[in-house]
Amino acid sequence: MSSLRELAQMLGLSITTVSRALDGYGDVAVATRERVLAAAETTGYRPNSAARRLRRGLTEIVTMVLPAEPGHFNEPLYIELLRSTGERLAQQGYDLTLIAALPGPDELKTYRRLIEGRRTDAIIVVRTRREDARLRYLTDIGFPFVAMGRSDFSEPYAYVDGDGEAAFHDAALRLAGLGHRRIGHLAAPSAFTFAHLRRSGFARAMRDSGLPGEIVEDSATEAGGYRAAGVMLAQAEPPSALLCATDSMALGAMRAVRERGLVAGRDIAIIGHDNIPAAAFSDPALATMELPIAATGRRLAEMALARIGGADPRDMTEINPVEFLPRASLGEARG
Amino acid sequence: MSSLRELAQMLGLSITTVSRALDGYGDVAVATRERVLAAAETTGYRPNSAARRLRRGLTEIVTMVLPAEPGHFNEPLYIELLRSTGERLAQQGYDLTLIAALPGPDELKTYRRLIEGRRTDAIIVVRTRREDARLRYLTDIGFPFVAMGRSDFSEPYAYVDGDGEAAFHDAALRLAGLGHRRIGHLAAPSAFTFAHLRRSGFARAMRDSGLPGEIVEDSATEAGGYRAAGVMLAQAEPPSALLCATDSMALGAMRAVRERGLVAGRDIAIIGHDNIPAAAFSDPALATMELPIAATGRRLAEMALARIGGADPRDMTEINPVEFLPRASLGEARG
DNA sequence: AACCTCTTCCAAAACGTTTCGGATGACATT
DNA sequence: AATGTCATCCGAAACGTTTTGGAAGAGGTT
Repeated sequence: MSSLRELAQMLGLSITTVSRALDGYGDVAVATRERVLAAAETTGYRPNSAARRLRRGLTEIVTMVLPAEPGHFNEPLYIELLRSTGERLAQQGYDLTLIAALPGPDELKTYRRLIEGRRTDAIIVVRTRREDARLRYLTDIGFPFVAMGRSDFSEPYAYVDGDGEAAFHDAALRLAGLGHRRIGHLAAPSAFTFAHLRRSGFARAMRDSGLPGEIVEDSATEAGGYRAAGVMLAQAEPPSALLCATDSMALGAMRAVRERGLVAGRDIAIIGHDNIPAAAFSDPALATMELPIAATGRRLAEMALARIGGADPRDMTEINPVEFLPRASLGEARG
Repeated sequence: MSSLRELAQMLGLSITTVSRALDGYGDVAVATRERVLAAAETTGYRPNSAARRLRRGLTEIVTMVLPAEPGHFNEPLYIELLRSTGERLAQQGYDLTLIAALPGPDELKTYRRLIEGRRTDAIIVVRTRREDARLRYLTDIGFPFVAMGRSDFSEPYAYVDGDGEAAFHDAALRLAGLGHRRIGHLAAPSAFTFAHLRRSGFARAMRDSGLPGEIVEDSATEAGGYRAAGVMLAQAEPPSALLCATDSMALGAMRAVRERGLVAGRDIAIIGHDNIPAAAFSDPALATMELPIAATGRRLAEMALARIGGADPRDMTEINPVEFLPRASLGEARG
């Protein structure tokens, strides 16, 4: 039933033996182990997690801390990430808890409460920033953590990231190859590493191809993309291609383009990043890039478990390639 | 420091007194309480959650079980729901854990593991279905739960829902009022209660206004909306208005409309539901409906806590009004 | 002085698990 | 017959908290 004691009593064995039988120690006779396992099965015995956590000093919980900014939060990406991470953790008997923490002066308080209250064994940090006090803090106190995304942080830490630099470099060169001579980049706030990397890749491609390359930065939302594209298109010689940091920005940019009577994919090329569901159904369909989000979630889970086990974060860095998805908004090669 | 024992030793008090001082019992002298609180503050004492959970028999965890179907999962709604629910629970010292469970024969296994392992104090069930074995199971074993969305379930249970029936009734009447005589409804799978209610509201409006009203059902995704709209528009006399169960479907429908050379908002009116971020930036902007998702999350949290406290679910039912957001895709009144 | 009331404190048990350090026999070895 | 080895098993401690059921003393009342 509910406790090891009851199970032991029922079997005429000691608590110790039952416990060790269930945990598969070599310490117990095969016949006994089977008897115990059978009894556990029929009575539906489940170890009390609070008790085992107390005794083992582990919570069997990994926590993902999500940035709570309303605008930046509602990206479909995260839900898929949560799903894949949670599933992988569950395979190991771990639970995934979720907390929201607003970036700002009180951000670390949330982490402290979590850690000092021993409410979690490891933390998954998402939406990393170039200067990220969270990585500093977690490293200093030696608490196991894994980051989704990189940071300008000198000490070794575990992370999984997409190769946004290469992806945006390649995408920009692709646009140049199609004949575009004025290419604009709608950048996300460069405090975020992902935004910085994508911008760097774009800038490198512009240097490589000897094109000017303009950049306008705004928030990584539809509204931000709309504003940034507005600025971009108000110029005397507006760009003929817009490389956008995210699909959300690209969808916003599309509206700005339409309002000026231009047709995306014909008058102006547009590329996004993330492959959100709406991207395939915009008008025209949005060319975009996709990173393997489910695999990323699984790797984050595995790394978190490894860090809990004491593994060295030095060996736990992974940068995944990003897949380019050409769609109508990319347009054709131009004369 | 880390334990009550150390704190007590340091203060020359018993563990009991320190514990009771921290919990605010009237049992301890004011001076002592303040001394204890001060010491707890400076040493940064945090109670060990596993120990308190074991002793109190509560996990201080609420679990949200998300449907893991890839297509249905990535709705931005859920992330906002998670955020608001989690924040409200955190105010009460509760954590929110998340697990994914595929609907199907093994779905209840996930619930059983959760409950029998005492890994959670309450469950939040989302995306309810008309016939929902989960509600039956949870009610039968008397486990505290709260549903987001209703179900055809005879016994009392706690839920928060939007009034999709009224919303779709009103939206359909609004279309009729604009002069539309052939109105189509792109329905989501009617096994889901939300889909059934929206469809019922639509059907009632058709009866009220004496219009035929056609319905095509498909999955609640962009692809589903695209297919359903294709069927709808292939008819001899296609509808002049499409009321879609979700924004995702509506965005898919828009593509089908475009491909037939029609212009949404001029040749055909389109309405969605959810107000996903992309809806305001589609071409034309998508008229939609919005339910107060953050408030819903908070209420779910509060109800879950109340259920844990033993409150009767009978009094815990809440149906919120849905706000209509007219946008360009609604079009003008027609001669 | 005896009794009662109140305030303030505390010892010890309990929650259910894991694990340390043996105990008990059976059997083989010397 | 003493010793050693091996396979099984178990008692008891420990994890850190909450809570029960008082104890000790101060002060008031009769």
